[in-house]
Amino acid sequence: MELDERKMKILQAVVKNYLETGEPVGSRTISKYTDLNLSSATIRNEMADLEEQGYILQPHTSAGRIPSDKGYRVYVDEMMREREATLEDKEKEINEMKDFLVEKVDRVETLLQNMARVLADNTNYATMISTPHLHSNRLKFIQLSSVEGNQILCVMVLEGNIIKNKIINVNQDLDNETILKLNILLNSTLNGLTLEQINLEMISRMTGQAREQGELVRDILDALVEAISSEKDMEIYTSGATNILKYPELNDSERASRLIGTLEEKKLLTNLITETGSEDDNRGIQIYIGNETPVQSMKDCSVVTATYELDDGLRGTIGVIGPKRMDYEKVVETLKHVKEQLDDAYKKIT
Amino acid sequence: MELDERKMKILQAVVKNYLETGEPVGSRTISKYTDLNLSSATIRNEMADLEEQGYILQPHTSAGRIPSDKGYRVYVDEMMREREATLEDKEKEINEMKDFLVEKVDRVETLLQNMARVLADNTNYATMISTPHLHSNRLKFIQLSSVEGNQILCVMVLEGNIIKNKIINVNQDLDNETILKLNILLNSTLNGLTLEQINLEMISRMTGQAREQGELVRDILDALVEAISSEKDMEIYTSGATNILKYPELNDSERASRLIGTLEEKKLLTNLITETGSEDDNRGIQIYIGNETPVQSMKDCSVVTATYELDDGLRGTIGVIGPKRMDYEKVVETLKHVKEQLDDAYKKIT
DNA sequence: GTTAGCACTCCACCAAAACGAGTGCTAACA
DNA sequence: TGTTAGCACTCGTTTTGGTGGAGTGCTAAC
Repeated sequence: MELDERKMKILQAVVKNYLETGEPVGSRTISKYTDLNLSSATIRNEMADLEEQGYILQPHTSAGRIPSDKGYRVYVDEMMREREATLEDKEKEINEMKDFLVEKVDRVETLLQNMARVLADNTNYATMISTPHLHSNRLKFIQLSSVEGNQILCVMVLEGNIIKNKIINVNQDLDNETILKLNILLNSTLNGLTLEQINLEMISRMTGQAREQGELVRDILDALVEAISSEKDMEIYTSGATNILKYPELNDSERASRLIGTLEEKKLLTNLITETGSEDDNRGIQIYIGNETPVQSMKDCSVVTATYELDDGLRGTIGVIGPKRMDYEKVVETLKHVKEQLDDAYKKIT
Repeated sequence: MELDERKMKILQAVVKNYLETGEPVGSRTISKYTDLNLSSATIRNEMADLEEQGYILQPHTSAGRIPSDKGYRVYVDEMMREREATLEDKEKEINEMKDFLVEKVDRVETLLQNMARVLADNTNYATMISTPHLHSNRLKFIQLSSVEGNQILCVMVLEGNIIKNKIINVNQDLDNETILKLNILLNSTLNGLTLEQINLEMISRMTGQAREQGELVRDILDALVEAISSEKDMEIYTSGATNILKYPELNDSERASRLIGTLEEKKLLTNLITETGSEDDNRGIQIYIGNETPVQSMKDCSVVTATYELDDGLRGTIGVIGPKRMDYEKVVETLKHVKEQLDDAYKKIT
């Protein structure tokens, strides 16, 4: 079941060649392409073995071979650690982007949106990027203000200057003094807590403390919890969805439509995000090939995700979605850079 | 140059038939389709005239005719006032949506996003919807708070409970008293003004009033003006971009890619929005056919836009983007309903 | 174990042919 | 004078058949 060195070399050649050309690759091509000095006939025998073992497959008899999901997997896991050499080019390339990125940007959301676009332009694949997950993020500041009548505005500022608002309807008129008291209560109790610490027991404790305004406080906290609840705690930006159409193997309207649809819809992408970060071996970068992806409509694609981490512990997810024959090396390299640059850019805007 | 009644009937038949089938329509089809009781030969003669006058055209010799932009225009302007009959169906259809629309929605943004989706599902075209234009919207409430160190948070609430935030970096520490004073100054001066009234002279007047804090006030107002400046004063939501791929005449990857691209990019759509509302004849509904649209990538499409108006004078734009052979009647009908429903739904959530 | 040779398969490409929808024109008709 | 039947013609679409080539698997020889 294991692959000897020669088979590895051949498999690698198949994958590399296929990544470059997008055409099934034949034995003759390989026999020239490699430094193995083997005839095409020998290669053929080896390729027959590789096919039997499930690493490559034939679209039809008398065509060359293309990598199977399993073949890509081996390639990604064991064969692609070398490109680091040409890294300077990329560094330059991306540094140019940097300026554009930070220019005129004053909030994280915009930064992330721009980054998604840059990444899409750079890779020619579709990209997504989530705002940081907030549940482990601390509350920095909370304030109620009476807007008019029985509406009060609740503003929360979280670490990283992420701002959430909510208008709350209450059924009693509140004078300024009451609001002031409430503000002090809320700030003194909640500041510095992470959002996941603000839970039910917390609420009932505070409800007790507030006595007369108990019910009001409950209303407010309920609204607050809802505003920052996990469902809404992050947004997802996508870019370059139409890059999908550049790859013939994804370009039938059925497939493409579903794919672009999920990118537009965004909800389904959360699967990708929650899953990322579990296996943190390769510097937080994870590769899903074909059926490995948790998103149904991407079964014919590969997805590379990375966890970015901003200065103050904010974490989010970046993803690149492309055809299975995507340039994994480049994407991984680029994502590593993006991770750093997000942090840099973020420091500049805060 | 004008069209007699018979020519009108024939043109109408061509358009209708083409809308239904998407295939070029021939003389024989028309001779059966209409109540004119004319032979196909006669129809042919008339169609030759219509073609000469530019109302219809032939994709190639020996194919049937399809409407030209000019033909669609006549159809839209003069021939399609009747479908109102089947209106009850639509009413039902959309009422079902209503519940879904308002469910769990607590802010305008979400309402609009949902509406875009419902509209897209309903029509099978791509849709866009802008948040209300704010420049004629009044400021209800403004508040500064010190968040930490030299960062202050500025929160603005506008009519319709639209909330804008901005974190402003100042180069001096501010004590609570100063902030309180500033708040009073800002509120007393700016409340009730529309955003377009807050302009440069306003700023310099206030800068003068604030004396010691003059520079600070300038900083704040600059930031404020920037935050609500026309560029950023509205967002655009799109939905159903992939519906484009359902129509063969738009489905070559070149065209489709540019179209979906502009929907994703959104910036270019502002053209459509600013233009809408100028000609307010047909209850604020405007139809752009082919080359009439102000957006380059939609030259092969038709676009129908409508101005919606919420209870308290907030106005925004809804748009439907589809092939030139879109079902104009249905779209116009639906948009009219949507306008009403947006207002209804909006009342419920405020 | 490797290689050359060969028969075989199957897709991609091309040209020719058949088809059919629809036209324009002409001549006859009311 | 307007309408209609008839017919030759056009042109895109589909079908058919043929050819070339890329690549394979297998066998026999090295």
